[in-house]
Amino acid sequence: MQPTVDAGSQPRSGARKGQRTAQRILDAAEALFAERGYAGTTLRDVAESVGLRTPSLYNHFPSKESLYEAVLERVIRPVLEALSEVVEQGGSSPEASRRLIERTMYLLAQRPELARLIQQETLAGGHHLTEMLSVWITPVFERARELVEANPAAARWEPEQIPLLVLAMYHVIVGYFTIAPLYQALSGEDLMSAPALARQTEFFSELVEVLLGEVARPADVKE
Amino acid sequence: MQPTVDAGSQPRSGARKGQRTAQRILDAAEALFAERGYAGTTLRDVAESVGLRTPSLYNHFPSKESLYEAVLERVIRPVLEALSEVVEQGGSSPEASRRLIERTMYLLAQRPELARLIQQETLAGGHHLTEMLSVWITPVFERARELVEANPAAARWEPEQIPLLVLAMYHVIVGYFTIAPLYQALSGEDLMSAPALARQTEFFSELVEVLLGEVARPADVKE
Amino acid sequence: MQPTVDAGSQPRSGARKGQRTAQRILDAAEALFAERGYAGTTLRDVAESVGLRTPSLYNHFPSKESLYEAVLERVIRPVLEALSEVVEQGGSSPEASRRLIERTMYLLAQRPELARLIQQETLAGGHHLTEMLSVWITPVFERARELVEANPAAARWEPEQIPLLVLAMYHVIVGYFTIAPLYQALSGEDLMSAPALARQTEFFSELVEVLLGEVARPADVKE
Amino acid sequence: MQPTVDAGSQPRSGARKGQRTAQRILDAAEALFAERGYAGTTLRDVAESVGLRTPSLYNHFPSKESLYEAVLERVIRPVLEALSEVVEQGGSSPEASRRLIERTMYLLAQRPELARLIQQETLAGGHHLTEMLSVWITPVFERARELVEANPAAARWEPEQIPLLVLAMYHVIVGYFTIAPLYQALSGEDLMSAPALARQTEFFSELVEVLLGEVARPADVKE
DNA sequence: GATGAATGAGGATTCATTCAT
DNA sequence: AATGAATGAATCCTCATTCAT
Repeated sequence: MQPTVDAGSQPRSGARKGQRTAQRILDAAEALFAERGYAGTTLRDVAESVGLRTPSLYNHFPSKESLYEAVLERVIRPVLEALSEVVEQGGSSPEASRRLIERTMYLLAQRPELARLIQQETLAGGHHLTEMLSVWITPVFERARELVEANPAAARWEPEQIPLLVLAMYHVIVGYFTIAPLYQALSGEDLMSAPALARQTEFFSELVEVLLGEVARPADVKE
Repeated sequence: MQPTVDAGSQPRSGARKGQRTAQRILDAAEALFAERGYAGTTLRDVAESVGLRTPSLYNHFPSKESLYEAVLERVIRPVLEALSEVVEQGGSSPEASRRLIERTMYLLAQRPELARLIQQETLAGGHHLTEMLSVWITPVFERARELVEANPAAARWEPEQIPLLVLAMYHVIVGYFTIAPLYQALSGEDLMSAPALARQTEFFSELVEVLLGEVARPADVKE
Repeated sequence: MQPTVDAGSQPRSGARKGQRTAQRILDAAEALFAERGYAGTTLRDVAESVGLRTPSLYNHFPSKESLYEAVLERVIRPVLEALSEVVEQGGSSPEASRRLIERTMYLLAQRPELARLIQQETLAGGHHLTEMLSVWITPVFERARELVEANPAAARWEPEQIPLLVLAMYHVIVGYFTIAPLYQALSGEDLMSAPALARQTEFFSELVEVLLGEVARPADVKE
Repeated sequence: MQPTVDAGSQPRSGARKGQRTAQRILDAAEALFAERGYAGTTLRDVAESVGLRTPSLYNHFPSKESLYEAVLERVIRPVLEALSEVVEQGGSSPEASRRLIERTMYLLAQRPELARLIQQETLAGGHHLTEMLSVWITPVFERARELVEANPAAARWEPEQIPLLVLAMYHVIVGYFTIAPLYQALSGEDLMSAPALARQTEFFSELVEVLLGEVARPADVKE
């Protein structure tokens, strides 16, 4: 009853209209859940945003909860996959770090809801989705720790500080995307604009450089 | 579950019972709003958590919204006041930085809901309370920027990177408290325990030291 | 804004403040009940309009219902008494009719709420107060019928039309006061102004004259 | 209990059930609003009276207020249309007057709630619906005035008495229907019975005759 | 697949009323 | 006599969900 998200790259021309509708529902739900959280989002909002009546949603998702999970799944999976790809490719070389950072920023910029959805879940203590989160987040966190520990310059930090360092970098990245709308409302500047994103990417690279050691110069890497 | 802020030791007999009840309502609401957000919190939950029937809440707050605002106000004001105090006292000396960091960590540790409430608002884009947020947050952000800029070691950063740096440090701090419950659920470790807080305080100080230059050694400052 | 009723002739200087408060409550309640009906009026409205808190009303009236009855009683009784006085005095002479009409108009003009309150009750089918209404209204109706029947010119009407005639005159009078606010809202003219009232009095006299026969000229009667 | 207006005899199979339900809701609401007024009527009452649960009402009307307006609209419009039809047809001949009176009585007898609903609104001063009322009532009033003025026998009245005369006749008509339930409660006689209505029609015709001049004998007109 | 209709559960809020102070 | 606090009952309304069409 749950249509697969079909992360398939090439849009199968045979894809039924139903699949499309499910996608549009997911799109709308993603935006709304990210902005208002689970409780703050009503299925009516989602339906309206898609141009449907509420009951129609049930032709695609059996419940609000399952829709939410589908949104989370769809938004998290490709990012994690892309990241693990990059992670596995490169070692701990500066270029690899640089590439990882750029890739991460790019992915998050592509799906700005991701950061917000994760934050919503984080705030809810993962009550809703501890399982999914533990499945996804824990390994990522572990991988990140390994990367950091493998870095010679990390010697500056005590072993028990490593998790804090990872957490810190995680929050710097996620926080940037999370705060973007508020930041714009208050200062007028759009953190999601291309130049702003480039600036943050550069900034974060330098941050990592300072904290962990050398990171490659931008020129060394090609996206 | 909620340490009362005012913490007035001996309950002034003059203090009317109503005032007490209002405080208890605020305490309960603070915890619930922080955990579940505005939409996810029902007045029935709040009332039950205080041991009242729902309509009784209306003897103290005229609406859910006003209760929410009162919670935000109560939780944010003392922290900001305490911070601005510290900020005004010290210059940009390492000791001052160290004191500011410790004070901040202490205050947030005292009111762990604060970080979560702010995050909730941040995610909502401040729709609800842009006004209050702009009143509180913008000045803090500005002050922080000034502090950073005044620091000679900040020369490492380009001027347009300063706001990003401030944002980053803000997220490192707030994120730590925000993620604590989830972190505990996933890893078992309690980030809010005294040792963990001390470790994070020390870590953050070193972080700032690395990013901005020297910060005083712990020994130099007495809380 | 609320004219004190105090139909009592000499204001007893010893009247306790409590009595006064009760009067003020009745004043406020009268206006509100007349405008909004029983269900549409809340005790909070009444209390606010008096400058009290709701529970204070219970020091003067044991319930909303009893307050309503007290309002009705207070507003109806003096009018009926005054009328029956006039009725008993005069026979069915033109002067007596004229006097009765003028007296009625004067009394209703004094207490514009009366007509509206009675209409509210009429609409409610007297469910609330059939008893009080039957106690008051039926005799009045009967008396009016007798008056009409006693009038020689009433011969124009069939016996079974007499009640309809009485009803009609009743509605012409009550309706005038009832519609005054709406009439003003729509046309701008104030039916409760002195000239308008004089005009209606004259008009109604002529109406009765046409329907029943002669009525004295205004000059013949002294108020 | 409420005669359906459209009175379409055979339920068109094409008519959707929803339309029917909406009609039944309007029927029930009409009766209740007329008897208890807006504030005195609860949606639960309406729903129960239709055999639904309260939330179902919202599938047909978005709010209590809109339901009320729909009731008013539905009950007022056809009457006014029918009346204006008659008015436009005939001039000011006695037969025309007679026809107008009979038609009016017939229409109001068909929808006894109309008079009561209008009275409810009148008492409320039109606060709720001044707009709708001004749209409907003012033209009717104007038309009535024209009719009266066009009548040669109206010469008996001063020009400034004409509005009062119109008001008076309006109140005689509306008042009759308004007081019917109370009248029955007090005297046992049902003013809404066919004979009673015929009697009132005849009476009112004579009244108009006396006040304005000749009106045709019943025999002259065929309904 | 889409939707109008229906509904149990609940959610914020109001109201009349009580009671202790 | 006045009122702050509390509350059972209700009120309007929303929401997620079901079902027949």
